[in-house]
Amino acid sequence: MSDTRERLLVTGERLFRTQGYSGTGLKQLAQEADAPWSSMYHFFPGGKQQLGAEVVRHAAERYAALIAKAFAAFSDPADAVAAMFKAEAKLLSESKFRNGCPIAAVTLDVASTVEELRESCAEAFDLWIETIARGLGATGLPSTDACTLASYVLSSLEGAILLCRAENSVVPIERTAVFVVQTVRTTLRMP
Amino acid sequence: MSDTRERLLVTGERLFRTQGYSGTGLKQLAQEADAPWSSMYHFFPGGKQQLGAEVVRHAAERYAALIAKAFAAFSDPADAVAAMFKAEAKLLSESKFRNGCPIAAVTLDVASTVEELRESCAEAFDLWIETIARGLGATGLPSTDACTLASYVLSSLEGAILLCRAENSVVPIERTAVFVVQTVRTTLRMP
DNA sequence: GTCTATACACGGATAGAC
DNA sequence: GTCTATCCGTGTATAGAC
Repeated sequence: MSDTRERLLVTGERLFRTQGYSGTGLKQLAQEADAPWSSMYHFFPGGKQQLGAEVVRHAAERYAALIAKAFAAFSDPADAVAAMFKAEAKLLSESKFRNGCPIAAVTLDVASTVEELRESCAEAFDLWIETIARGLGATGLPSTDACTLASYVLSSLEGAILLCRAENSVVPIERTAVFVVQTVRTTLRMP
Repeated sequence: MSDTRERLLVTGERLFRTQGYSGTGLKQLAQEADAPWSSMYHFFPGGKQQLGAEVVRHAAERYAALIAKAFAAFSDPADAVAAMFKAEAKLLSESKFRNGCPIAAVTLDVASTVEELRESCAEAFDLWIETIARGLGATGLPSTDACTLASYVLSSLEGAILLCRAENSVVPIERTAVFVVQTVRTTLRMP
């Protein structure tokens, strides 16, 4: 795997998070990745769409690994969920609320116009839901219920990130975390 | 208030919802609004930023009125929240998942780069939270708690809309609704 | 794999007549 | 308020030499 190619993907993720997909130009992307302009279409002959799809996949896997790690670190899944929200709050405030979710950004920009990218985003969210569900199901919750609960957790997290970016504040995510963690806790205790 | 100007705002809202802010061109916007190109800078001398900010304000008020109406229609605030989610699910499926939230789209595209627009988005979300909180507080919940709960409800709703648009399915919002309504119900009953 | 150059459409924004 | 025309930068994408 080429180094330059990897840098393009990482830089793409970073720029999509702060500027969205449509707001990010390929020339700017190549420049910030210290990659020659020619490498753009060398590695991604399918153009911006292909790059976008691969950025989405790349980011999806990176975050899925983080989620899995969070659940592995706690015996109580509810604690892991709390840790997820806390970690995200830290990412937000440390980046001055620039670093949102790259998948969310791509979704809102092109889900309705570029089917290929919409599918990539759906797969990314599915992977995360699956990963969260696996963590939630560790204590015996039936996998259907775990999936439903995981979908709710992810929705709330994504929405909270959105509000935080608009408000330039971690308050929304902290408030949402309290309710979500509580819900997870009670759902796990009485199925 | 000019008719043309109004059409530009409404069309802007529609296009932002499906294509995002950066993905929407002013020429396309004017064309789809059946407005002459010259009217663009006649009504919005501040250019795209001004138009964007006014679209955000315009949309914010429209939705706030809908939210207030939902709460007025139910004696139990939890039922109103359920109705909000259901109405949004309908909007999504009837538009084939094209009609997301315009504020969310603007936020993810430019919250980190255009401070003026970020503030407009924050004000829009604040207005919605305030409106929801008023509805939740109708039965006696202290206003601080109502605000916190409202922020959680909005986060969850926004995140669920996002997932639905990626998945082309109402399943995420329906699942999220169940948990959120339940949380609202129990929170209202035992403060 | 990388370089330089370029094609061509569209982006936002203006000018000046009517 | 509207019309037509236009400026200039940037957008994506390509070509062909090295």
